[in-house]
Amino acid sequence: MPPRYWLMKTEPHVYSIDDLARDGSTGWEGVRNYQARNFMRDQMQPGDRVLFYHSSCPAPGVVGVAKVSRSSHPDPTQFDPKSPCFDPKATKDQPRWFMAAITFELKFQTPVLLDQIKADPQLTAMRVVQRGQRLSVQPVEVEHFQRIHQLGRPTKKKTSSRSSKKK
DNA sequence: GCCAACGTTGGC
DNA sequence: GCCAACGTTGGC
Repeated sequence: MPPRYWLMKTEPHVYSIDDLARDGSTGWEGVRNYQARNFMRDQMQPGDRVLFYHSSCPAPGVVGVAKVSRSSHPDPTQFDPKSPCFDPKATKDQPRWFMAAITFELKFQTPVLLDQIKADPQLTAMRVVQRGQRLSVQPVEVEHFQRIHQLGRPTKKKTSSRSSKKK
């Protein structure tokens, strides 16, 4: 099965791309929306690529790329009465919520901001810029993934050792 | 902090 | 199964 592409939202004050870079990998726990859960549970596979998106912050946008490193398994926070994500209707036999895990791949040199995505003719069809949509885990078309990647990591100018790099 | 757009809940 | 009330998301 070819890799799929996703966008996953997070509030950077809760968990940012720098947190992921530090941790290496993390479980994507706490998703409590059925549509988002279904995407993770039914379609996400190890090796899929993820656009890591910062929301509810001064400059919302895609800040890096991650890779799915573990396919879906029950989210343990649903069983924990002390967790804000506790779900009294979930049981170990019949878990209701599932999570995948992701691994850090890269942080963009320049974040691809929401405004930039909205303004880019190649990206106007992306789900994340459709009005009213708020899914925290959503599929992304490969062309859109590649375009975002291109915008976030502009090809470095070849600089020879004789160039004007200053200390 | 506001509020539009959704999603969920629960009475009927 | 309808739908009003309520809760959440997330840009602004």
